Amino acid sequence: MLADKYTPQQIEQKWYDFWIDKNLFHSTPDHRQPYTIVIPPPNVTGMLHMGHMLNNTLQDVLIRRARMQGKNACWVPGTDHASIATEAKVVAKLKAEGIDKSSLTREEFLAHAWEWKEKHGGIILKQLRKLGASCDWERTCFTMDNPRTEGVIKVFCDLYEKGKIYRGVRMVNWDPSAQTALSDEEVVYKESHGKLYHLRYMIEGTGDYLVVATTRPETILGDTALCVNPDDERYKSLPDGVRVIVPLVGRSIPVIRDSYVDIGFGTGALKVTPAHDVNDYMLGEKYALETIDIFNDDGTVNDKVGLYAGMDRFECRRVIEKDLEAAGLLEKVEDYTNNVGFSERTGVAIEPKLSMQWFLSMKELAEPATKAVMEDTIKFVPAKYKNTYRHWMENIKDWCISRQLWWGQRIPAYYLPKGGYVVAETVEQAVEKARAKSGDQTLTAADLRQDEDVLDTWFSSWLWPISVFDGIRNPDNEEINYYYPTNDLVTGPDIIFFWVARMIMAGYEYRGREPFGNVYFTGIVRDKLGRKMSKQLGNSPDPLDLIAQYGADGMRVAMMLSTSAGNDVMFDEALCEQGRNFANKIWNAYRLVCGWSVDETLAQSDNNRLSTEWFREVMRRNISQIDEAFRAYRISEAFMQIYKLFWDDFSGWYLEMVKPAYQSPIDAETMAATKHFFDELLRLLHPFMPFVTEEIWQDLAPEADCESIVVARQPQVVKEADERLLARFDLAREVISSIRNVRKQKNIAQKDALTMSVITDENYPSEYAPVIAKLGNLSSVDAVTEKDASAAAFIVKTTQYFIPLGDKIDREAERKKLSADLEYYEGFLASVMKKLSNERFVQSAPEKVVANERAKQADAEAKIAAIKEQLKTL
RNA sequence: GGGAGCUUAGCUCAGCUGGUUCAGAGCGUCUGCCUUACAAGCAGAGGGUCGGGGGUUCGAAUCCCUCAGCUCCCACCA
Repeated sequence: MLADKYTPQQIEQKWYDFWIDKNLFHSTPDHRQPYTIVIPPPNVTGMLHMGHMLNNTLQDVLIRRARMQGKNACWVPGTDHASIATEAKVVAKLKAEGIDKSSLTREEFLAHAWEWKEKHGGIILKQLRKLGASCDWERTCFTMDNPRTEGVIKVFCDLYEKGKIYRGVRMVNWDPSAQTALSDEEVVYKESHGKLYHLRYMIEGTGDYLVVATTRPETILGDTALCVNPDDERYKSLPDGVRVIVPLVGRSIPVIRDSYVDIGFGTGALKVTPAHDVNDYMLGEKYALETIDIFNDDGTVNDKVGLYAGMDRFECRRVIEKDLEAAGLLEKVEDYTNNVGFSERTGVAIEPKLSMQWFLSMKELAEPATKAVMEDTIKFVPAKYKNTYRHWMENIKDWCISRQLWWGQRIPAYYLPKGGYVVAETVEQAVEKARAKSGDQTLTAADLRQDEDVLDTWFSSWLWPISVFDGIRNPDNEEINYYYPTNDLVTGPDIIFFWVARMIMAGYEYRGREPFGNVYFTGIVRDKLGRKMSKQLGNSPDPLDLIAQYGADGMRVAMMLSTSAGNDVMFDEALCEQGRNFANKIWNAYRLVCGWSVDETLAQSDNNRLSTEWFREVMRRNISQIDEAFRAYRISEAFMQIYKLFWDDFSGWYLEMVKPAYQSPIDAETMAATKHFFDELLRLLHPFMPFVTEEIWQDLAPEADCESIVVARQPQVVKEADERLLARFDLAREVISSIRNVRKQKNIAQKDALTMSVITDENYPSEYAPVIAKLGNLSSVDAVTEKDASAAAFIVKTTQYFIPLGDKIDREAERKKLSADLEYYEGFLASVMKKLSNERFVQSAPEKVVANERAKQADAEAKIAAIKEQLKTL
């Protein structure tokens, strides 16, 4: 027997422990059909936020439902080492302790980092348990644990052997704070307010000058040319080979002509700094210009030029402005807004910088991956992301995979003492290769120097669906063969390029097929004002607080109520309350049923037989609608279907229909049917609300053939719902509502019994008379042929009903109401007739539609006749 | 600059290839009820000319054009 009051705090932990104790979430390959999800691994040192709640609630709903469909459900959890984010956190922590990263060796730093990881790592996975996530915890992986790391190294070597990985000097996005290169995807562009400086470049040998507009005057230190458009009239008169003097620096540089320059921008003259601008770099390559790198790795000015050495780039900009002005070389300064790239992780402005990096060439990898999505081998939900995906894939650029960090997988390239390098999975193999390459058989590991860089985090996460089943190291093992490809991936569209696209590429490269069948994209969780949730705004509630307050079930319902695939989620705490209320509703419905005493000798009444027959059909109809919603990944719609089924049809109607009178018993057959319905409803609800359903189910079905609802079967439709029966009942339902309306209008309490008479016709649901009598609290229902002038009357479809009220009847009000109805139906009939008298409509509309209109006409005519008759009586 | 999408009730949204009174759902609001499962509840009610304009059609929330507003993605002109 359940407690009187629903308190999620008292039941949730108990059942999670029970599930773990019974090992219900663990999966091993067997004869059943597998259903697999790999979790998007959260940052190992991260904390749970609302986005995780949404994402993981959805995954849990999918996995629990699959498990209850008899599939071998496997949800693999894990965390991501998040190299740049984690390293930044460790650096900050050390700094707070007075330790500078640069004072540590790589080994010392890594020791600190691992210590940090052990301490804070995996908290987030513990938090997921509070949500009820049914992950197979025995399978927990980490992108930097040994099996995963070995896989990453193997893949690197393999791609290198295939010629897809190369090393080279390129213009990369440099993060001067983390002091590492970033991939294009890790740069976010933001509009920022700056200035446009107009600088004077003196023309060599004359007193004349050219004016150049730039947003970054400090980069003049690296200027190696000036560029104008060959079609620009203003500069046509400049002699060929003319040179100008870089302001302050005094260097003489050539003026080149290239159509790249936009005549309309600024003065039409562009300063070219090949070392610090992507486009300038391109010009530098084209015209073989000198490249002068003027910054240190930390964004301070180096001593190449001899000016401003050691000064920070932004400080330098301020100082140089003053110096230019003092030298009379600053024409003017105006306000200017432009887009500046910032590091996604550290937030500092990106410095385009030439450096030696490792790249993965993407074109070939992209081909099968593009095809898979475009041909729906991998289905995107919602499909609109297919376009985004294709556009990116068709314009894909090589992936800069090296990072100048320590926390991550170190690149397995080894440099030989006399130049050159080898790539090998282990040091031993590297020595062998080095000996072969150099011909020097005396080389040992000590002679080789391993590359200092580590790999981009995504270079390990792109293997995730394969590596969690050890499918990289052991490509033919039982697990990978069984679980791969996985079924559904649930993630945000913000990492479609970072992660989703690359997993698809890795899937085809290393398994020859797609890593998952469906990708469900969730939206961003926003507050109810539509603002993105963020720490700065303080508008992000702590999910654990919400769970403590409303229960995990309430929280999960809140997520289901606010989500639809791909759309942003407007989160409102009121939704948690709604979820909690729903759980309470379920709880109390069960308490009601529990309280009934069964009389084995009692025969089932007509009322109860009709009620159970009706609800059986309701279940059938709803189950197939729920199935349909799930198939289309309309998960919140599926939930809403169940929500209404339980609250309205089951609690509001069915239970009221079969509920015995106070302290009276119920017959055994109806009780059994009711419990059966309850059982099925709990199973339908369980994927969404695992805790409250388990609590009740354990009490309801102690003799069930399985030990937990977690592994009970989802109800299935074996027979189509009887739509005719359901339609007939709807008529009865409408009669009951009408009776309630009469009571309300006349202020008659439900407990005062009434009588009713009916002029029966084919739309009178006579079979449901007992139900109508019970819920309407009617002492009698009589079939009559004569109207009752002294009664409150109403019409359902075409049937006239009368409730005698003696002198309580207000004829004038009744007449008014009927007249209004009459007017409406006459208008309606007129519009139908207008259509039907339109020859073109009758000719061109499909037969079915025309027939429908005719049916509407007949209904309306019958209805109007009924109303007119009632009016006559008054 | 290029692309995608959105605009339906006070709020959040559903309405698939035009046709069942198609103008809906949940929440909120209003009214009446503490009726012995549940006031975290029950019974009712009100609420939108489907962003504006035009067109196609027998028929448009749904298809086309146009205007306005919003969002996102990509590129990045110094």
